[in-house]
Amino acid sequence: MPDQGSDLHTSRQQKLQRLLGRGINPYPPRVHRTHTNAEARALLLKQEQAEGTRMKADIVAVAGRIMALRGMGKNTFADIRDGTDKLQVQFSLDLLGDDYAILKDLDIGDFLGVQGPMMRTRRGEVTVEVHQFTLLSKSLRPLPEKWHGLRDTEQRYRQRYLDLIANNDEVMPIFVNRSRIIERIRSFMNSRGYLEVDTPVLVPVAAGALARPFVTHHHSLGQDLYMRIATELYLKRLIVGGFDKVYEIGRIFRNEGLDQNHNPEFTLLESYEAYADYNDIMSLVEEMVSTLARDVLGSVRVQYREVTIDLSPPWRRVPFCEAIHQHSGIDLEPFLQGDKSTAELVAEARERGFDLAEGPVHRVYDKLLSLAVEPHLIEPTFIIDYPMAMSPLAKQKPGNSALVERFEAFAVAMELANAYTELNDPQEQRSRFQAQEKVRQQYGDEETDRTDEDFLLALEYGMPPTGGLGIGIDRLVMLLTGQTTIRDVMLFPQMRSKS
RNA sequence: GGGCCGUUAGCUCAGCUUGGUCAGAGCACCGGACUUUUAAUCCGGGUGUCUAGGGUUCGAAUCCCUAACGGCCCA
Repeated sequence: MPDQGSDLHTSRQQKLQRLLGRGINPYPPRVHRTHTNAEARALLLKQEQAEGTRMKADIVAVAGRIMALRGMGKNTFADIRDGTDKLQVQFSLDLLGDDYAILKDLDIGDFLGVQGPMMRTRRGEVTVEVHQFTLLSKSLRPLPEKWHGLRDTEQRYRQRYLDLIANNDEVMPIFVNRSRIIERIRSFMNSRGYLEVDTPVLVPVAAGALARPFVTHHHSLGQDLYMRIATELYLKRLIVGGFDKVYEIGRIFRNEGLDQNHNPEFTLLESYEAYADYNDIMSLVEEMVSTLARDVLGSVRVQYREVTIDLSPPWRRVPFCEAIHQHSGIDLEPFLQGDKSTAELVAEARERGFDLAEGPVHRVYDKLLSLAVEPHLIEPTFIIDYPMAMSPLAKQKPGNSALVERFEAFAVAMELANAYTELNDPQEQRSRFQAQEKVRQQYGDEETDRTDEDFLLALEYGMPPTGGLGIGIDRLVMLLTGQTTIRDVMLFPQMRSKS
């Protein structure tokens, strides 16, 4: 860090030296601790209740980071915080004698262990009357300001630990909830008979999604490998292998830009269920998301920005073409049938005020959806029956070969989930991959799918009819915690290196 | 990739419009007082490469250009 020679830093170094001079180990290996701060507070309350009066309760040994120091001459108060609570402790010259002088070499930010009875001050504050104290770790840098916290977004993300310390009340609960949400997803899936599995992160072919991969190199094998852009094709191999229900919650890597909804690595839940179709998966998603909301937030009604939405099933279902027509006025039928060209679609969309770029047809459809429809999808909604061109891994809809059995779930104008009745016809799958390869050659587009021969081989052995699902966990956490940028639900969002 | 905005003390921020007591405040920190405070209080102290590099000017935190990083909007 740049502030070498800062006085704040050297003054703490001097304190450290003085402590060492007193024979104090500023970084001792062990802590004597009988209670967390929350337990110590509860202990006093319980004993007071039993006695029916204020009293001095049992002796406790607690530990935590000093968050405030209020020196009053021969009497000093400090607030110490551990992961459970903040607790006031009181040092007095009478009780501590010579050790009281050590206090002047302690700072806000140091970790301290204290021992003494629980009691209340005159003002009623629950407090440890310190009989003994031990420095547990000396802090050499000043903490951010106590009242305003750490506001600088860049520093909050680059030094998340400071964000957690300084903005504890706002930031810590988001990540506690994130953890709870993921825990509940696991128990939800497990209770429905799904098996959690792990598939490779480093893969020879980055397939299974329309995305550009990160490339790396394995020296020993002497070959390039890719970071996975989806877990889809490996999980389907497991369905081929005979697992009926599998899921993976894993990190996915896509080499694309960063914004409020995108980070190059993110967490994706994918699940595959044999003998199910996309209707079954819609029920699964409705039930999962509403259950999560109820269990984690205590309500299926969720506040996001200025709106409150209701996540309880059933969610509205709108066919893709209908949604496009309703919100843009464009009739997709002639384009799906090949009577009109992609260029004509771009032109028509532009006439209606949607600024589409020329490109492969799947991109044009996708862009039209996100410009015309997505902003209107506030209440939870399934958009169903997508154009086949957008969905190389999904099975065609009976009776309309231009569409596939696919849905995406949206809420608060954000895409949450993507699911299909999976394509299990190996020959059809091969020709879909070939179509993707053609698009890539034609447009030089990195964001098309790639042919995975090994996956095609697996399909040739036979995959049962299967319903598959992908849910972006980060966005789900955003929805359920009210955060409007993905960076606020990831502990360490991607940042450009400082040169 | 394009547009707009931001970057000043450890932290939170003024100051920039109109160049010249403009190096400022609060918290933190340092010295002193204080035995029930809790954003403790009181007295004293500013601890700084104004993001970086150029330019204009007698003079730049301030105006101009370039770059870095961040944010928002667009693609």
